[in-house]
Amino acid sequence: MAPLNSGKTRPIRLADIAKAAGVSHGTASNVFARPEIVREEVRERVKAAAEAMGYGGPDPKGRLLRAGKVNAIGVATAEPLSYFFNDPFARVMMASISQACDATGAGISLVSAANNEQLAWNIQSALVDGFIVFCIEGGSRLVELARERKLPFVALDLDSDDEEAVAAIGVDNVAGANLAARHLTELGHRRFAVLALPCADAGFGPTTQVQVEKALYSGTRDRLRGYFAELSRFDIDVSKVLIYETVNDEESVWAGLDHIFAGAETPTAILAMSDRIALHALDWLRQHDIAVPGDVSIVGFDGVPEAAASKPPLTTIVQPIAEMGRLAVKAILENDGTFSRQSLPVELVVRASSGPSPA
Amino acid sequence: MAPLNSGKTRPIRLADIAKAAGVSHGTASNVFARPEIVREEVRERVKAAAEAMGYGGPDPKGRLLRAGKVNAIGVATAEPLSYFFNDPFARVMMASISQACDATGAGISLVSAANNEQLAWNIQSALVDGFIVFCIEGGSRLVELARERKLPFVALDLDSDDEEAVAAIGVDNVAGANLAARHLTELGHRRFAVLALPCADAGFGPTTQVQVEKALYSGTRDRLRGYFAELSRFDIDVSKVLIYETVNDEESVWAGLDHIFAGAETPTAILAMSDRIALHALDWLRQHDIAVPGDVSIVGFDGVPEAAASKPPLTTIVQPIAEMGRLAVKAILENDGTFSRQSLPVELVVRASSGPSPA
DNA sequence: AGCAAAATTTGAACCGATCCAACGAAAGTG
DNA sequence: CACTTTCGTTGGATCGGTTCAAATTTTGCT
Repeated sequence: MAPLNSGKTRPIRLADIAKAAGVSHGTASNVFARPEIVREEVRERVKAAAEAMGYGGPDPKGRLLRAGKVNAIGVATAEPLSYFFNDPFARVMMASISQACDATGAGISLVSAANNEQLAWNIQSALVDGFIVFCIEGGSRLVELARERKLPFVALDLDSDDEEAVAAIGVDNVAGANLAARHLTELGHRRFAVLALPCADAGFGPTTQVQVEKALYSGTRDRLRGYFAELSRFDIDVSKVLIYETVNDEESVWAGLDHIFAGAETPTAILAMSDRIALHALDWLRQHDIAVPGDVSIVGFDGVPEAAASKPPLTTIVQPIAEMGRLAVKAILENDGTFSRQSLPVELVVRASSGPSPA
Repeated sequence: MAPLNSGKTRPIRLADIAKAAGVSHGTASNVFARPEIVREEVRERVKAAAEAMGYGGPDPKGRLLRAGKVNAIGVATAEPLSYFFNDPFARVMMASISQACDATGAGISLVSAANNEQLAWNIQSALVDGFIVFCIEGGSRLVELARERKLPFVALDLDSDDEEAVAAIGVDNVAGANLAARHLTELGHRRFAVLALPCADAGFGPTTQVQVEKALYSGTRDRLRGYFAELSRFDIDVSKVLIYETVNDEESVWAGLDHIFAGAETPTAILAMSDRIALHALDWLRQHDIAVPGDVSIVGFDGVPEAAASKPPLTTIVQPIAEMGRLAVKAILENDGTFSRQSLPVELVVRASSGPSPA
């Protein structure tokens, strides 16, 4: 047998083996789809012919057209495909999505693309029954494309401004951010810095409240609003709070901390918009011999498993990630047109990365 | 607009809008596929009709049949789907596979199923251009099914006994195991225990060399052969080496160590058949105040990123996981029928989990 | 205007199956 | 033996597009 099986020509269709076996294509089809209704003698003859001709069974491509359902759901993101396997948040979410899919026998198609043109094509040509869209970044474009397919789809992550009634599952980012800020203020902290998620496609660097308000990504905007609303309630002058926009990776977080701790009046509390940011920050702080929570407290956002295992364990706002995944799959599969948007509660989990303000 | 878009009827076909726009379906098709060859006036008319009727663009299900290529590769495993996102080895492999797919614009379909029947159907009906099969467990059945599809496919993981010429990419497990065992013997160790990967579907528990020789999974068998061949060269009585079969999870590894350290003559060196096993073992040893490498040395297998970050960092046999993924994708996409099996080199990376024998 | 070349559009064929109404043959019934 | 069932098989219609040779319309040029 040839390696990787005979490479090129494979024009063996069901019709071919039907002819070879001397039966109609209808019967040949039945041999594979409902073997019990065809007489044994015929069945064996057809199977033998199939075997002899190297027929690999009915081609799903053909079946699909008639069946209508692909029996797979697409998960789309504007990040590269490897995002699904590398990002902690995505991984937890995907694990939960895949469990829900497994339970119903549905498959998963990963859809993504680096550039926009590719993305459009990939979404337009994805063989799926519906989409779950990771809106973490580049949300609007992605949602737009998914919507155009007129297939059931759910956006993961709520956009508080978006009243276009796209189906979505998310958490109340503002409330979560409130919790984080309140926790730190109640511990006596008064000097804050924010390590923000991306606001635009522009890269990383210091930014301002005004800039963030224009952010493309609602999560970033809402979390900042939540932080600031709460800080203001405690009479903290938010205009003095440094905001550094990261791209959720080590390099940009470290650059952010370099920037933040270069100033004269350094913060005692850091609000990180993601656990990933917070964890990178923990590394930086350790390397710079800044004690956590002795000198600086830090609160993350997301509640990924790594946050519980860090040194020190991270205080964070935990999202019900698994629940979100489950609901998203349910929404796609049981799409009865009634589903719209659902906001899940977040929770403050206090661990060892936050403590009383040193002063 | 209805939530989740109008739920049920969607009988709008390209032909419908062609009729509505008063053009032939050939032209209508061109409007979407090659807009530049149709006159602007007509193009706009058709687009307008499509918009008005809520047409979501040409259905890929239809296109697929004619195009022949799905432009996606399937990754199959006998584990649940969540394996792809939870297992460290799988994650690194998948990250590399997805990078290779991204580069060529191919999508990824995750194929799996808990039970065998489901699995067969899922593989038979997967819409993919080829399969990459994770043979970690249940290999033969999976390979069989994939082969039956007569699509290009590559098995990840070499089976040294398997002469059926299935295309495969793997590492020399025997050589890797040799390296691990030699490293420890050269450090003076003489009392060994082996924490094995699964041999059968039977669960976990103590086992014997004879049992492992019959193992369903070639990796397990080959690694044990490698360990024992090398230990024998150093005149170590392998019949005294305890072998405990795990299922690669915390529970079974801990049970294994309970068992191993319950005996009178405890080992000074542990050969773990995977990093995952080794990492769980590290946890157990720490909890039992057994110093690594002071009291016991341990060597893993795989070379996952977590192994470099553990406490202490793990000495292990690193596989070129990323390279394997890249090659697998290449083999599927550029399937010219020439590819067969490829064995990649492994490497011993010495970190802090192995040291001189205490005695 | 007259005619060839270029640009568009058409419609039939095809991709690979499944489904189903109709039909023929074998079995059961009075 | 005529007549109804039951069982298995047949072949045409269909799923939703793409493709391409041929037909038709436009354009270019004298």
